[in-house]
Amino acid sequence: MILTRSFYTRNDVVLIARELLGKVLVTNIKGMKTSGLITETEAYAGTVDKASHAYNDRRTSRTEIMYREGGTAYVYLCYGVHSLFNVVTSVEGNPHAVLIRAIHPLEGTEIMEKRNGKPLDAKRSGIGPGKVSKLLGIHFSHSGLSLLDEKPSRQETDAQMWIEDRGLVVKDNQIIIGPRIGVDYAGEDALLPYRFRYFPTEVR
DNA sequence: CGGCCGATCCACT
DNA sequence: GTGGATCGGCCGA
Repeated sequence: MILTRSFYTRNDVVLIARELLGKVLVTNIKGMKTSGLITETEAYAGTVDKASHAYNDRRTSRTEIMYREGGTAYVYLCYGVHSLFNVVTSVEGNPHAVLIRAIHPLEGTEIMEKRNGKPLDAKRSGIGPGKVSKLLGIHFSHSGLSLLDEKPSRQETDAQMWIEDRGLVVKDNQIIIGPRIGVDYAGEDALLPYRFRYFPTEVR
């Protein structure tokens, strides 16, 4: 089933990051459908989190997307090269987000292979937030799209994305928890255990 | 308007 | 292990 509003609007972004492990991120870009199993996430806890773009309630045209209601895609350009995909959580006005750092390719592998420019490696492909967007065809212009299946806008006729629960259960003892990557500038918040990953055993 | 820098990746040594 | 690519966002003047 497709995750609905109530999954995203909860106020515990760290819990949601953990629960997104084992869910399936699906994109349909200009009719090309691809998907991947979510295997790594990071939580960004809004205005009090020094690693977040919305730290100290910084509102700009870019971060404004994070203030939307949970269930919105927040995609931004990093290092001028990579589009990084995040899921906005919590209620409107509270800028929480979960960065999807890795997927395991599922459907549409031929399409993903073409986007990748080389054959997919079952062990490595899709690891790294830039890779996630590359394989799934996500671009920073997709920022602001809804992950809920309602009110398709004009832009959404070109690009749709959502997250599915296919019943896969990821147990706590399969999960590695640690500090987030690349946020050294965040002082003590760089040490928060907001990164979650696991290595899928059964994949189909 | 100029300048700095980033929630990264890859090629190369 | 390291440095270059590459460009939008953000800030200060």
